[in-house]
Amino acid sequence: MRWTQTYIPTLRENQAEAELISHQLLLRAGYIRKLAAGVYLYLPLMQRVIEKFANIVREEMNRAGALEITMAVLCPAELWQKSGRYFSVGKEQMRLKDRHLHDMVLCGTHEETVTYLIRGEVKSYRQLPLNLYQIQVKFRDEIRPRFGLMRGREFLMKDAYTFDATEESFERSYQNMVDAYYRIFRRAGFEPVKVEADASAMGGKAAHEFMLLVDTAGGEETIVTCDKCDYAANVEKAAFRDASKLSVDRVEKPREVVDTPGASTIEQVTAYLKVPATRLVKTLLYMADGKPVAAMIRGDRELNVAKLKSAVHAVELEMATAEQVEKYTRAPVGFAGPVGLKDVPIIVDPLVAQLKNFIVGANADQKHITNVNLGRDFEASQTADMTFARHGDGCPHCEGRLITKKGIEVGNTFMLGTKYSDTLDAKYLDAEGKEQPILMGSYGIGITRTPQAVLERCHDAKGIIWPTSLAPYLVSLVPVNMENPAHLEAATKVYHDLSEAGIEVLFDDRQERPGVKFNDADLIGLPIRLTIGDKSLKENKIEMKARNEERSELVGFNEVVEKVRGLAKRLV
RNA sequence: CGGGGUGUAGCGCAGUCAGGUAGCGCGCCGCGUUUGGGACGCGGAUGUCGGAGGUUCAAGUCCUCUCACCCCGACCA
Repeated sequence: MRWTQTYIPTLRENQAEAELISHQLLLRAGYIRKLAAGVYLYLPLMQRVIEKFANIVREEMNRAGALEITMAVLCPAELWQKSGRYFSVGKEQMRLKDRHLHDMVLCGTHEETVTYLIRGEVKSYRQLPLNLYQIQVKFRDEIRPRFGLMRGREFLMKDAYTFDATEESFERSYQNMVDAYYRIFRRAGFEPVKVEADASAMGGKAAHEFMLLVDTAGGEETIVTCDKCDYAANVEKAAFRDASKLSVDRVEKPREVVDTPGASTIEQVTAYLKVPATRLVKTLLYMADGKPVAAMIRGDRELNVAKLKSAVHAVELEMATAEQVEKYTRAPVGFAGPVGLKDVPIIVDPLVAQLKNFIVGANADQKHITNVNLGRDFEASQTADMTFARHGDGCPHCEGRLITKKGIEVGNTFMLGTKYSDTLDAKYLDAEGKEQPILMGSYGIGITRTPQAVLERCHDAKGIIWPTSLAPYLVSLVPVNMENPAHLEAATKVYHDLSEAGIEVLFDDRQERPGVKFNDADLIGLPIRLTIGDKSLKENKIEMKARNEERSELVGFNEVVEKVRGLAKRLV
């Protein structure tokens, strides 16, 4: 492609709106433009990157036995009402009415549609397993779109759905997709980290996420990994072993109400009573689907709302307002406690259950109670892990320690089980002629997010450095001076030779000074640059340089195709 | 949704406090010189100052309302 025949509007300065390096680069290098918050336009270079990545995904999905289809973006609201998600997904869903005033949905995922598709058609165990996928635009009205393609309201996604008759078959289908995901992300130039994830949002029994690890602001997800074994989980899901060596009292002491004037936070109470935070227990009030619950966690720990939500099986969970706290505890915020708390189920964290003689709020203004004990002073309705794992906590599976890291979620896999086949009535007949719900899995990959995520790592001060598999073209061909007939003639010949050989070349045929061309070439980040100027022409050669290497090499006109191929292979 | 901020030429910004001819840099167009890391000279084009209403002789500037966008927090590929 000739530069003058395509559209690559590079900018000399960063656009003010972009915070993240990868987002800045895509804007400045002329890959994307913004239309509205979280809505982007893909320019010719981006279009090619998307096609490159989508084709990798397509090849690996096909290899895994998945069948490509295309489902509609529009969906009658009725289907989502049936599955129940019309109400649980809420405002994140883009909704509209058609001309007949029928409620419609712009899909952000396709479990409902795909279940509709196979329901009634797949009736026998003989038709299973089945694996369907599509690569298509998705709509999610995110609370806060940000970081360019990382969190858009309209984006491209590969979504796959598996259907199985037996648990064993389901496990195989799931593992098959996991294997495909590793192949896909490795081909895209990075080693993904697979972590356990919270499955409750999708209503399944298990889930994993694939992360690209970064140490920049783009790492929206926190994950923990074990320094000894292969345990890895999203921090929302991560289990842990409390490794702090606390001395626990042997004898229960009589409880005592104490005045704690002006002390409502953990810091204030520990300072006032001169005790460590591990002796304090926070009682936090939440509203789970409109009903109050009290979560009791040790003073040094943070509540993990995702864990609490799944412990109480809530669809909606939010922190109680100050008014609600006062209504249930009859005390201002900061003094809630379990003793005498009525009509509110109490969930106790296992780390609290181990304690003796701990300190809690007294449900009275400016007062706490010391030497409180579970069983003697109050009853728990449930015990559940509700806190975040922290850096340095023990691994739940071995003697190792947990390490926290930042990552970008580029893919996920969900074991849905029968949630959608139950609600949307997708059943098959087994060998005995008995009707059974189909076991389903769903599997996503962010097609527009992943290339940007890769850029969080693949860049330097001058611009993008694409892995060859995602680069929009392999070669930047730069004649130093378009008005020098020798340069032009040599460049044109190389352009034709490479093109004939099937190598993708971007020929910078602009009437620009060399500095501009070199800077733009570095900015857009093609893996290989061929420069044609007096320096090399006087030896009748071409200068070949990898974008991510300093040194360059002179190659002859007859060997340029072979040399470019060789370098590309080395770069991978 | 809560908190903070910004809307002035394609991009980056000044001008707003203190009302009085709408500016700067880059980019863009023309001519000439230049050509191995974002050239130089001369000439030129480009604005509903986010929108609506109001105050005023006069509004980019003051007031009211409104829209959009960005950043930080509230469970997301």
